[in-house]
Amino acid sequence: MEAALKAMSDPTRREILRLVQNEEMPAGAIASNFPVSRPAISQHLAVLKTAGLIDERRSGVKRLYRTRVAGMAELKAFLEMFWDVRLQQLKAAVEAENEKEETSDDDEQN
Amino acid sequence: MEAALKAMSDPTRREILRLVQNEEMPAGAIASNFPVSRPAISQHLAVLKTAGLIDERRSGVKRLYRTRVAGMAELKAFLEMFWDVRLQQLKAAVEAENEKEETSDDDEQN
DNA sequence: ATCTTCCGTAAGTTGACACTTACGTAAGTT
DNA sequence: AACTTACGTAAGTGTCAACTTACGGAAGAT
Repeated sequence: MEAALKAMSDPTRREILRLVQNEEMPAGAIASNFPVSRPAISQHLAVLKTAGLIDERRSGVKRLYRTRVAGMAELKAFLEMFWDVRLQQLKAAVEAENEKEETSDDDEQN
Repeated sequence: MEAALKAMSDPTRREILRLVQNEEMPAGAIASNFPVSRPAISQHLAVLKTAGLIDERRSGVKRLYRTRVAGMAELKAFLEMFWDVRLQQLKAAVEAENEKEETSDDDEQN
């Protein structure tokens, strides 16, 4: 997850993700969309793959890449949780208040 | 936006964001939650502030920090747009198909 | 078997970044 | 005015990450 967020923080990798979001693309075709060298893109692809954000499939001499939907979903879920922490903490604060006020209560179900 | 994503990619800064999400906290109190030095946290706070993810308010000798809701909302919106690109591109592809097939059509309303 | 295509990996360089220890400064205290 | 508190900023260091060129290796074509 850490890896996924770091991968997303690079603009080139974000652009790669958008490129391969709908269709499988060979590494060379991906690289041709960028001003940097082909090996540089190859390294970016490795980072994205390690982060679980893309899938790699070999077809003959080519290697086809495509966004890994599950990985994106996991990242999205993580961020949703992150945004929601505010609500969770508010809830926890309220519960703490209740415990302080009603000290005689002995129900411990959350 | 670029800055916000990069800021979020650091675990210490994410933890800071969670700390100040509900309540204003002075820099020192924030720093006391981490194993690194106080200046290090101060620098993280500067990064977060530049990224528009936190607000700073001076109260006497203290500086109070708190998550900037608008900044988080912008980041969230950006990511929502990012996830949705797939749908947008599919739509664009379909429209391109239509244009190729029905070349005699002259309605240009989207 | 050789050649070409398509691509990853190795090695080295440069710049960014997280961290440290000084130091500076502004606001309250005595 | 001197002192303390609560910080940010400067300067220096080590590490990591993005990039380059050079090389290697596997799959298909001749």
